[in-house]
Amino acid sequence: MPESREGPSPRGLRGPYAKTDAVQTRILDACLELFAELGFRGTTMKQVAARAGISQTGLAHHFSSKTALLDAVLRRRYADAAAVIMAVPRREVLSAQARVLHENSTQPGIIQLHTLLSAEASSPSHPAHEFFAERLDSYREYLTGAFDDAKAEGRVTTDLPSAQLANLYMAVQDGLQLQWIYNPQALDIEQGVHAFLSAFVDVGGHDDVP
Amino acid sequence: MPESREGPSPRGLRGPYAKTDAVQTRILDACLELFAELGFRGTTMKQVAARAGISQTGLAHHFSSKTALLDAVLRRRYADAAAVIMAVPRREVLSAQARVLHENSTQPGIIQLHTLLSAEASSPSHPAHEFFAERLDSYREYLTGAFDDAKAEGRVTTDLPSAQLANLYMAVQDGLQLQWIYNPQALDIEQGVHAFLSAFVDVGGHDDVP
DNA sequence: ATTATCTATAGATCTATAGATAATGC
DNA sequence: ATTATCTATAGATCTATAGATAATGC
Repeated sequence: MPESREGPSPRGLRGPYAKTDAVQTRILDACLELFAELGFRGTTMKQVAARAGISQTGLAHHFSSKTALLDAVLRRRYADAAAVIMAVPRREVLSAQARVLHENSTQPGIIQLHTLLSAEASSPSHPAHEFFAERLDSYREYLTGAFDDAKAEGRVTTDLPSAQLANLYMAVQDGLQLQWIYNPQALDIEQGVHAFLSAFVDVGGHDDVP
Repeated sequence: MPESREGPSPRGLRGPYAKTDAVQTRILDACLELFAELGFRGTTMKQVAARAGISQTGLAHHFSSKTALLDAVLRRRYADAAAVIMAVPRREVLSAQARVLHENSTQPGIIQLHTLLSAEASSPSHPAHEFFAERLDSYREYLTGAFDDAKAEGRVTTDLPSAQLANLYMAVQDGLQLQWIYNPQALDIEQGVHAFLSAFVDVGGHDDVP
């Protein structure tokens, strides 16, 4: 199984060559672009191979199926995203979301990939369905905890339960991203998310005034 | 062009038979289900024909291409949706949205269709891109006007501009629908939309207390 | 010797069309 | 006579595999 390379040889095998990493990165970059534009179901292995500048069998050597590609793209993308979130101090997590989304909007395809795949994978027959279902659940749980923290500090200015605030906050993020794809000039994701949050939570002014 | 039948003969032609309407409805129902689950790009004419209980050439007789099917599905679906909205008194438009979404959630596939197609069509190469782009713009304009009205009546309890309120409101609607597809038990769309709106606008209690 | 990559090809699926048969309506 | 529908089929595309060649690393 070439697509799961965990360091070198388990039993005297040689392991991937030095170039392998670069080739697979090139493949996954191409794949991300295509998934972001055409979705998983709308993308073919032939297109991925062509955009990565490799033959179809060359592609199959590294990723034996389209599902293997999807797994790799999701793992790489959301591992990065989770690392960014975890690096933020707990108290600033809620307000940091807006900045993270803004950073995503500067990298081509990231927002499109998330928006299209999360919609496509809402069908239970989609290979990434479980991935996104679990991600939604854990994200809801995480945000609910963050709103609970803010309530404990007396920073929440509404009676809505934390779980509902979490759902609305996730909805605003996903919904604004969709609108932004259609018309990046019509709205500012970072500002919109911040405006929503400010209506319910006192987030302070720690990034404008020193 | 059989798929655009505007009444009878323009020049002595006979026009569609009595059964035609029922057959085309059956086809569009099957098509809606498939688009809702697999998206436009993930659906094939063969699948549509099979689910509608007709041969592929029988399908081609009524709808000459997949794009013609998409146009017909969108026209039928969103003509209904627009009619429902227009029937609501102007003052109650904002609060009526929640109820409309709830009604949609009782018809299988409607929410899935909207969520998946609007995400898929965010790519400019998608045949429904213009449709959804224009729908988003006109919906934003419409809601902005409704929020302006509410402001004029002194019912708005925030300083946010109406256009931003409109964007957030649309985002909440689309975002909650996505979450609802993944887990209908985890949230109540109607309640969530109402909770959001109540935080910014005094919508009164005209449907609970007589 | 192993990994990486290619060309060639087979089988399945999708799209599109030709041509024939059945049903409907004037 | 027109509309509706079918079977049959051709061409294109996608997936998957076999087998050969080239590059890399011990």
